[in-house]
Amino acid sequence: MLATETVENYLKAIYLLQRDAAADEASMGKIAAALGVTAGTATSMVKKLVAARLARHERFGGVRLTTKGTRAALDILRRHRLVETFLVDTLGLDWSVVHDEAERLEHAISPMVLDALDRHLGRPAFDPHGDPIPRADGALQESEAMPMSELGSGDAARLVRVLDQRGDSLRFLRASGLKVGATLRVVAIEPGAGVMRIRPDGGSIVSMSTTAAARVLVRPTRSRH
Amino acid sequence: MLATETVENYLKAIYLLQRDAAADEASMGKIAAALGVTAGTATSMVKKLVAARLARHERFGGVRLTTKGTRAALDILRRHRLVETFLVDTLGLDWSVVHDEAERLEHAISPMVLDALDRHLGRPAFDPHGDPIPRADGALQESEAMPMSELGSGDAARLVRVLDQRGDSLRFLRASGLKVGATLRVVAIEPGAGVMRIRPDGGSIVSMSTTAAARVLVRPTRSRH
DNA sequence: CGCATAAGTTTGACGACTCAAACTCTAGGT
DNA sequence: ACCTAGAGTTTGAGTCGTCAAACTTATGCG
Ligand SMILES: [Mn+2]
Ligand SMILES: [Mn+2]
Ligand SMILES: [Mn+2]
Ligand SMILES: [Mn+2]
Repeated sequence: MLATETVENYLKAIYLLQRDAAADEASMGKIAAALGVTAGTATSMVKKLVAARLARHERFGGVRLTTKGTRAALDILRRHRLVETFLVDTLGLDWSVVHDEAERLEHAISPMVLDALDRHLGRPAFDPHGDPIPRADGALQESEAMPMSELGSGDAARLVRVLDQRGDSLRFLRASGLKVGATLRVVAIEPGAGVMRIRPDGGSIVSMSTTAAARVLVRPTRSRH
Repeated sequence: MLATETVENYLKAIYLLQRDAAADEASMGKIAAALGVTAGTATSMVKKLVAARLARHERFGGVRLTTKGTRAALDILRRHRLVETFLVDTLGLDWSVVHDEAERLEHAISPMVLDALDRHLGRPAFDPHGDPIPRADGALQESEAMPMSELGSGDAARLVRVLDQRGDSLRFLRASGLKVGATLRVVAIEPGAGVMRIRPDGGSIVSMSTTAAARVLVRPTRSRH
């Protein structure tokens, strides 16, 4: 609304980088990379965010959103994830393509349309990738979950979230029957090869590297084997 | 896609102005007014359209879309009207608010989302205002209809299209039970006062000026009175 | 006919966003 | 402690879309 589309993109990128960073701040280089822009462009844009009291930054230091900037970022994230949910649940698009679509649509959704969409979808708490959808008031409940790589052989679990959202990762998981909500069991672990063998309920066994498995979050289920 | 959001807006505006103009061309002043921009801005923008072979224009003359420009305009119109249909049919928004929402969303809809939307809506031929939705190939079938003002006293008809799409007109019509698809009967005509009295099926009698009625299109039904 | 007025055009400027390239700072390794 | 490679910043310039204001053209009224 008030912020330009570009500013919205910067806010969302900084929010996500900050969330994943150890020091709880986003580096200028990563901001630039996330937005596909040169470092100089990012620097001058951040200067604008600071002037608008959306972020804090000192020369050669990291970037951190203010409360106001965080609120704005959560609003954009809410739009993004609700749109993704709509594209998958209502229109039936594949979860590997919806991110790019939402990246554009998120900027064109008014509060009225957003609320109608939210109601239509049944006020979902999670998007198709298992990412939590910020509520209208900015509340964000992360789901309790552990990396699939930490499961032991024979453990059963439910897939709750996918962190690696590159298209080919998502297509591999879908093709394997590994979607959010699916239950699965660890068939075997080969620590030497760095590979786990997983059997999704009702599917056939698939092999994944433990690094790939670490980016799939699960919740262990009552194991009755 | 290729055209910028601004260019898309110009193309759509010129298409609609051209369609409604006697000389089948859009004047620079009306283009500027339609886009809320100064005449100088419109002039320079049209120059760009001409350079892109999307329009033709000679100094101090009217503006006319080329075949290429018309095709592009119809594509945008298709996105606009499908989005409006979605907002009303799927999300339940009022027909008086969807135009402004669609005005922004139309630029963020990819071919893939557009087709999924079209399928989800059952490939509708008309939008909530009765305006025809251009097909993917650019075909556009106008519906056979006459102005309600030309009905005689006692005539029955079905409302098929609303030309005046200002918010208060649309809200008046909806509040009166006059929506697309509704059947109605002319109760009385007062030529002196310039007023018609209409009874929508299952509603109560409303008065409308004949000029307002002229902007409501109907198809007469088997009159069995 | 002639000209005042409306319509359209041109010009110069600006804000938003971007890049390339020159520059400056920081931090880690010797 | 120093130096340097990498990270960050600044500068100058360009594109896009816009406005205000000066200017030009067409035309219809007297
Ligand atoms: Mn975006
Ligand atoms: Mn997502
Ligand atoms: Mn538009
Ligand atoms: Mn419409």
